[in-house]
Amino acid sequence: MKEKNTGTDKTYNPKTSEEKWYAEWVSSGAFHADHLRQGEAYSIVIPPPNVTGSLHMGHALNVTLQDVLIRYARMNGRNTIWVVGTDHAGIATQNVVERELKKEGIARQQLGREAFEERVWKWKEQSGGTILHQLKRLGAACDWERERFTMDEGLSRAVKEAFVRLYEKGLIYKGRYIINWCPRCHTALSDLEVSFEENKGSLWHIRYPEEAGGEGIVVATTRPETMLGDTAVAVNPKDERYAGMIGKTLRLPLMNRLIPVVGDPMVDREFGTGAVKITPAHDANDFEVAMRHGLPSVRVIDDSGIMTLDAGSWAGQDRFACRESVVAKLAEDGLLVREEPYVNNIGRCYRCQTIVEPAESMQWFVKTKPLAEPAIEAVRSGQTRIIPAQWEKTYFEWMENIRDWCISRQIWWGHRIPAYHCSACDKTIVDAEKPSKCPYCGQQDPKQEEDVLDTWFSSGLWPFSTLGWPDKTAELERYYPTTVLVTGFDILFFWVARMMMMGLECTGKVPFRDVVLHALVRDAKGEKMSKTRGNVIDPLEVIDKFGTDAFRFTLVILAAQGRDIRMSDDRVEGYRNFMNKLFQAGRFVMMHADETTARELPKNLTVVDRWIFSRLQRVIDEIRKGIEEYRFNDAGHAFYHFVWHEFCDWYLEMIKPSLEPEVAAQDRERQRAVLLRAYETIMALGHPFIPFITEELWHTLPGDHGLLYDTRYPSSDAAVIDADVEKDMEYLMDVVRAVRNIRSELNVPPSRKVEIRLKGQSDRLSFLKEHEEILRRLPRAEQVVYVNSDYIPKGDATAVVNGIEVCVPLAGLIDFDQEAKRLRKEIDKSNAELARVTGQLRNDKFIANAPEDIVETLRNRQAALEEKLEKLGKNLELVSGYLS
RNA sequence: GGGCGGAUAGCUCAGUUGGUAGAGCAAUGCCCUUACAAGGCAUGGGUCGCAGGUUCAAGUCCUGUUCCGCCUACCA
Repeated sequence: MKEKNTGTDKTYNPKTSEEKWYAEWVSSGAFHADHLRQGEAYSIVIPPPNVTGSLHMGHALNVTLQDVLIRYARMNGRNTIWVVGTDHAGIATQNVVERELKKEGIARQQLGREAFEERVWKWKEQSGGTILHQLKRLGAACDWERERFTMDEGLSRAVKEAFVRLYEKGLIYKGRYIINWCPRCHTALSDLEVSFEENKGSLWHIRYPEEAGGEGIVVATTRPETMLGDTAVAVNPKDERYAGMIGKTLRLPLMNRLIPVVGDPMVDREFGTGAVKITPAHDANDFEVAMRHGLPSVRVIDDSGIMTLDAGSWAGQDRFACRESVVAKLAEDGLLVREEPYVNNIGRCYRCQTIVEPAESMQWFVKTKPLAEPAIEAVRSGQTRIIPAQWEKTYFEWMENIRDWCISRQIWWGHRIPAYHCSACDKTIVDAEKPSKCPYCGQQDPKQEEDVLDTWFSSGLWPFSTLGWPDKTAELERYYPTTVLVTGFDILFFWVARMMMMGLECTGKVPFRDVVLHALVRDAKGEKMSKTRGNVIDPLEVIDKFGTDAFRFTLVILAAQGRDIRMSDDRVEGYRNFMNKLFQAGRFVMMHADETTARELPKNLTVVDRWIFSRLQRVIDEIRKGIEEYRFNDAGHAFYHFVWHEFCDWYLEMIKPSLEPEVAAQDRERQRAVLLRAYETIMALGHPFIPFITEELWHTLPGDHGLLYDTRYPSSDAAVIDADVEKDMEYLMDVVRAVRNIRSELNVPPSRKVEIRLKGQSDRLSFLKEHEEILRRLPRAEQVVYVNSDYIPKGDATAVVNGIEVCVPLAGLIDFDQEAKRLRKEIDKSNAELARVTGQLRNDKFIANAPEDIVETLRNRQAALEEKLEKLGKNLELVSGYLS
């Protein structure tokens, strides 16, 4: 069924295996969740990308991390489900389609609501959801048979149900308040949907004369145009400057209206002039003041940002033109006291960047306080963990100061609010099903609310609506609460917080056990990627260039908790090289292992084998721990280092002698089996990170393999860990390194074989003797000889490892000057360390307070250094003899 | 205004109970040694932002401080 790699390719080619294996995974049904399958449930719902979206770096990181978790869980025998789908993204999508229409010269109003909605659906069918196909390029093990859309039938039902339930509990209400209005999108926005930025504007001081003819009061404002709608001036009742003014009447300039001075503690005496103009219809604070004092409200800016008829002669002007004009007129009238530069924050619509206008308006709200309480408690009690934990504080902060959530939007694309108005009795009927007549007065055909719900209302239900809620489905029973939610910290409030509230309210359970928040992916310079900056790196291009696995591994390695990621081609290239390394190691394995190679691990392992397996156990633990604690970079690094710098650099080199034809067949076969087994384990270990190449190589290996996706993840066996063997091997490697160092530093040509003379106590030499072949092969030595204690390494280059002297005779070749330099460097290094160690050991307080094992280690270190220095010193003397 | 994060090798960053500072890339030297030049071997490089404190011992804990970045907020 599968094409086997013939071993002729010199490098790994990702393209062919990626397509092949994704198709294979899907068609085998491996990604499809079955609630009847055994194993503890492990569930993830994907943060649904917007239907309008296309894959960007943020998705790539997000999806990769989830895929690592899902594959890992699956390989550990869990019953996994990864729910996938898209979000209808109300305003964003509507804007996209409106822009399209505009190209045809049509405004949505001309089209009418129904036709427009149809148009959006058509657009969604055609170009929406391409992002989901792009996820496949990443290898995402999503359950495509359960793909959902926030506006599909089931989820729409969930939305209506949730709305009705909340309404009936009094948690949803309708009322006139100040909301954020986008004059471009023509809709209300929630507080979160407004992003603030610093703006260098002015603070204008304007005199409001007293009606009676006095000086009046000077107010300060950043938005003079709103004065046309002023209905009062407020001062702090404790402010002595205005002690006599409260209750007096002022004449509102330009409008010639009479307005009162009121006293309100909200006013900060320190700011500006200590007097605030009150515009109840266009400022949230002023609105509250007006409520407290029973002041009227005058809307002077309309839904499009144009001055209303109530703005007098400014009616019809744009709000910003009006500002200039008002200021000019005030100056002309001598009422502009002064204008000072002032930096304040202005809010912009997060979808279209238009400056938002606070406006009094009739809207629907969710009463959030009662919902926030359990959501806070759930995190406080640990039912849901937020990782990294530092985000919990931010979460609490926001939840504790939460304000009611404006959920109605005056757009057409979205879930229409399931509320109906009876024109006869003026009552509101909230019902999931459209009532045929008013239940209060019997009037026929009540009219449905025009507004739709905030997109985040439906996404707030995502973890359970996708599993069938409000029905009690088997999936909901099996997979909810979900195990982990992986998302960017930027939507902690927008989405995570809302899911917590809605989940607890609707299901009585938290929506997820763990919330893993990852950071942003930036460009190589650390700048946020954006179309306007032109620094966007397209994940698909990276994949085309380097392969999915290299790309995924880069993301994993860079995904240190909570830290932003800087992405660049150079990075990916480095890990592409790692993929090739894995591939090359595979070729090596395939050169030696074949169908006849034993499937089981042989019993009588060599020390070298025991070493690599001992190390392997530790690495398995490290990787497992890393993934389980969401420390993906730790896991990735552990894998990388082990594969490249232990398995490839040392192990493969060390076993080469035992794979050669002259080795006894039995031993050779044994070695092949061990090699194959170790490599198989590596493939399995790497699979969650780099699924394609591992699956490919897995099937290239001799023997019948099922999908690696469905194979058990390696577990460590403590009994296989052998600290003594690890220590011995470290020693052996140190000797090899010492000889290599001599060769390199003294410029011994690689072609030239050397002799190694070892001098030292026999018990320290015995291990080296047992592995003489390695000692010969790796540093390219002709022979190893063991010399007596009276041997004088005249004309040798020397090093000291573990108390034995490693001598390399270089008759005629040695540069004594160079060798003396080399020895001195080593002596200096050891001396420096010895000084540190001795200093510490001379400290009585250290001896008295430090734990015994620490002191012991240091003493051993001291002894070893002294021994080493003594020998190095003698050898240096010897070399110096030749110099003088 | 409040909160959070960062400051460690030339660059980008790890460093989880305090116990001799690590990686990748870059750099330097030598090598086409039959798995791999997308490679191998070896080497150089850091007073861990600054100032105090706790401790036998601090990159790691505490206090203060400077410079960046982000989030949040009803000073008009």
